[in-house]
Amino acid sequence: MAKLDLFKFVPFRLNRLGAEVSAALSSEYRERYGLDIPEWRVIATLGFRKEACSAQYIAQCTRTHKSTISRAVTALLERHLLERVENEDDRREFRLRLTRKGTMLYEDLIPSLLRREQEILGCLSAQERKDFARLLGKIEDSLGLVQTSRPMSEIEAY
Amino acid sequence: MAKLDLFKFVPFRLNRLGAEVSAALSSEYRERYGLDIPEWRVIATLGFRKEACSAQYIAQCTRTHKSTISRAVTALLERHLLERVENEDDRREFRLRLTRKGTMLYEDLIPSLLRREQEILGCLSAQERKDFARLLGKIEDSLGLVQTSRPMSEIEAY
DNA sequence: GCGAGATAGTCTCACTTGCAACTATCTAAA
DNA sequence: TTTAGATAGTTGCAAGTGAGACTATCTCGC
Repeated sequence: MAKLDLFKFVPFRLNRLGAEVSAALSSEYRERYGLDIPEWRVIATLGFRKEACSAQYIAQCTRTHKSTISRAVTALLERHLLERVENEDDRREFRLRLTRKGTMLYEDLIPSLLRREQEILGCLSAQERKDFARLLGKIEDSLGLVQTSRPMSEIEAY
Repeated sequence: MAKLDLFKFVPFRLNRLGAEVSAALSSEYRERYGLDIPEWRVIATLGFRKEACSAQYIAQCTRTHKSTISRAVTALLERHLLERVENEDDRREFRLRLTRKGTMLYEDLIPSLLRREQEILGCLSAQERKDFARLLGKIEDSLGLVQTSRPMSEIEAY
């Protein structure tokens, strides 16, 4: 008779761990700045990339639905953490970039988030962390998840 | 200036991977049996453990909110995949167990789910899979996630 | 230049889920 | 025995999210 131990089943474990880690991290930017996960993703994408980029680009590379990104962008615009400029070449899209205030928030948040990441990975040795990142990368690759920052043109349709 | 590359940031990667893998797997039981994730978790827990157990127990060990489990149990009862019997020792709780129909569904589903798991892990060598499972386990342990089936009495409050 | 189809972004709708209140029941202590 | 507090399970409500329709704009082929 077939059996499946949920606690040894990798898909379940990844889902549970992803939710857990995400909850731990998001409490950081939610409590300090009232940001939710989509809003944080927008800020993180714009903060890391120097150039302004479109909402569509952010949706694609964070794998978040465009309507979710749209709502996050609206909220951030209202809080003046973001500004958008019309793109003269294509008037359907807007170029988004962090305001000075948004950049300050981003830079203020990074150290504590990196610290939390290190806490989560603190149970692993340096070598194990490298191995874990490498194995994660292999799985991401095989599932076609975007793994590194790439120019917009290389990101295939979502 | 502080920088954080979202694509190298483990919490983001785990969350994205967890969502992706979960979506890939859930399409299997959704399309074949119209089950959603909470319903599948109830069935998986009861199918693996021989003894009947309470909704509370399922909620705790799958780390799913008790109201979500309650709704899943109601739906499964209506479909006659589950039955519940009053617990004479404690009339607040019910003992849940799969019906014959539920057991058949469970056993029918297992092979394809295990196959999908293997597809996802197919990019790793046998040794890498072992390593990955071990590292996952270390992180789960350090975060206090339940990792193996344990008697109900040992599971601390959610 | 014009029309068909594609794309960026917004908005409405339906669905899911977590929270918290609620009922019923249990436990322990006065 | 009574009462206060804990616990199992259910339910109403509010918030968040994806699907898909919609508008405006772009592109390509004629």
